[in-house]
Amino acid sequence: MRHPHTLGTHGKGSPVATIRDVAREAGVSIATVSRVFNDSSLVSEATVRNVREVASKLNYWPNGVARSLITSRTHALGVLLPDMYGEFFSDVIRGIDLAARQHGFHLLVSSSHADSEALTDALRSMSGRVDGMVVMAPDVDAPEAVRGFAVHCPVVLLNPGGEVEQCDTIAIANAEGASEMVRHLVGLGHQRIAFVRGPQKNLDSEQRLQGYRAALREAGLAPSPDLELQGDFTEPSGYEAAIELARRKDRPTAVFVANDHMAVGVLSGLLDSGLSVPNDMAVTGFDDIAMARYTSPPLTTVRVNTSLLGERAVELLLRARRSANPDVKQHELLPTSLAVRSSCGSRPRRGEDALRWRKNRTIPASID
Amino acid sequence: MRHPHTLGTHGKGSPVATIRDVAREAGVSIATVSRVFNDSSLVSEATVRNVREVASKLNYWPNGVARSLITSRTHALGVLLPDMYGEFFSDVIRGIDLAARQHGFHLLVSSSHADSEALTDALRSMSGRVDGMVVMAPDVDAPEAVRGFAVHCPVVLLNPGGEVEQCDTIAIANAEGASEMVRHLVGLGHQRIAFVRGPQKNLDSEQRLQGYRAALREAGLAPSPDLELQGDFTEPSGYEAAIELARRKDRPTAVFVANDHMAVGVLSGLLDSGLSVPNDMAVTGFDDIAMARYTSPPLTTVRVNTSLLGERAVELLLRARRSANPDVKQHELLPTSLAVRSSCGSRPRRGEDALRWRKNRTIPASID
DNA sequence: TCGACGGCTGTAAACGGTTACATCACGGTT
DNA sequence: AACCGTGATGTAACCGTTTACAGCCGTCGA
Repeated sequence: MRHPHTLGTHGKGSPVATIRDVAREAGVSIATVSRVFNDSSLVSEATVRNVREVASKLNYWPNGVARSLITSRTHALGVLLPDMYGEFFSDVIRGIDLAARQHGFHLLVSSSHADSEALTDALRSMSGRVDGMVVMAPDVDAPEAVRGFAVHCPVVLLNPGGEVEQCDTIAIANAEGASEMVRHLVGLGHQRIAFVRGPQKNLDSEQRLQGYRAALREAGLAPSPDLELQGDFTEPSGYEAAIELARRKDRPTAVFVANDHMAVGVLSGLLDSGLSVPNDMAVTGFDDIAMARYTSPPLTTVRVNTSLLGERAVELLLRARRSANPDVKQHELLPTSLAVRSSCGSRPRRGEDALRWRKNRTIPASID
Repeated sequence: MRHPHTLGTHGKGSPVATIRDVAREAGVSIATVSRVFNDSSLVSEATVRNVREVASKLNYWPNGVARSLITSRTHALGVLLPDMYGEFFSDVIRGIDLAARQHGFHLLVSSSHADSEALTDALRSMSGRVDGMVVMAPDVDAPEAVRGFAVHCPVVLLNPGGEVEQCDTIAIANAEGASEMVRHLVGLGHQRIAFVRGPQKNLDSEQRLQGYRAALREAGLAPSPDLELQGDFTEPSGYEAAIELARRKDRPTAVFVANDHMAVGVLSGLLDSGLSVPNDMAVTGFDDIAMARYTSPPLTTVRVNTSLLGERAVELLLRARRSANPDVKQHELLPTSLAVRSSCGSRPRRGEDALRWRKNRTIPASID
């Protein structure tokens, strides 16, 4: 169970001062020192000064682990992600970090949980080290792994992909966003709209596909397997899909790609096939990663406020304990919106995106 | 010192089973249970089975905090970053995460340390919770804050910006990389090369500036304040600098921008000023963020293997304890290389970048 | 028959804090 | 003078583990 590579004890250098050292040096009991460091009002002014002075001389600071053991508070939130690649996950983390910091919490991060077993391991190894956990595992059966864990420790599941009773959840409005995008394309006159899927078992991808199909049907267009290409959320897989599409005789006039990374690959693939976007084919993506504004042409996509996803997760976690009845679980849906740029052939909306900071400027401002 | 918003104890739901519960239920002592969970060879086959069974029935897993307290090992590494924005930092984290996971470590992350005091606070609050720390604080006097801390706990400082004795360090070859880029521009025939700086106190920016000046002098060109524009590493500040440059009568023929984010802004600014890149002005950046390949024209830049920076940091941390003499501190320099694309006017090198995966494919592709 | 030994298991002392409760000094009531 | 409340401090139990050490029991060699 133990891992072979471990660090030695702290004791290698000069040993860390403990509460006892401070107490001895200051001529008080350890309870008094503890009280000083907990801002207890019970300590006299003079004693506080004395203890603080001795403590800073000895370079003392209360040991967090010992504190946690007795208080059963860690001031840390666990974050379990499938991996660390791509802007999407770093945006989620940024949101989580932002909210956590506001409440004085650290983040205990662990990524790359390929299967359900790895996830369980990670959950267990964080056991007792955190006050709550944010779990995102779009590829595996997360609810299963989380079950039996959420009783001890508040958990919020990101994108659970179904009904979950055991814990709070936040889902991205994948189907709704995808439908909206398809309606937009239909509105522009497209009748043959292809879709490039993500990995087989990925829930986001699946939901986006469902939304795509639903909107087609709504518009009186029949979904067809011919129009649904397999991808895996990576840029190269988008490139391949584009090559495949370009070579068809009954080419679709638009392609909706299940995420922006693949959409970037699709743009390259169409370019290399000698097709022009959006004239020969409209291309749209999903996620609105930062890069989407810089492709040529700029990518029309479904905007997801990714960092908000992280923020909400933390809020839910913290609210879980404050609430009167922690047994009623919250289930949120994170709405999406359309980021219309030129890759779909429609005129970008005014004041869109990065262009915003180029207008109305007098002073240097920060990017939002 | 305590933060007002805290989570409740774990005990809200069903209380977590402890080692004592398992011991009682299994009819053995807590020592035996402990031995089972530490894979001790001293326990009989039958007892192991029994204990494991009872444990899984009770949903028991050893409490990490209690373990840490007695073993003084946390299996966690602290990560202190200035903030979470941008690809640069998320790449660093990815590298750290990668290496940490390989060695069975978690990451305790905390970001946004504006000043030296905030940094000290963060260091302290991680005190005892981690086996080592990676600290990156390009804007503040990190060595100062870290001093007196590195004695207890191994610390590696990223980009210290000077000689540091107290702890291991890894620096990016900022000056060298900047010089190389300037030499490249000079080699293309440029004589008037402007520079857009980062924030005043930022060490990376300062070192890149020094490298720029040194290379100019080497080439027999005099550095001039007129050619050095102030930016703050954000895209808008690059945009402004570009507007400023475009409007000059004795316009430089090339501009070297202290980071890629600003360079993206510079490209927009020049475009909006009616100048064409690289014909009217060559533009180059620093960092080689993912987006650099997708700007138009694709950005020539100094490539930094950012995630390697994080990986090396972890290696150093772990090696510190294995080494015979932990008192000798390591100081590494992370080399850079040129990523030549078209924004500088020279022909991109063969097999460059993303294009790589388009080659050696069965599918018709290549553009060059 | 006895002692030594080896394989398992239990007892209890840490680890570094927090906190309920006991204690104590002191000034003000009665 | 006895009593009491109050504010400052000390004592000790406790949090959930690990691990040194002691103990027990059966086996084996002398």
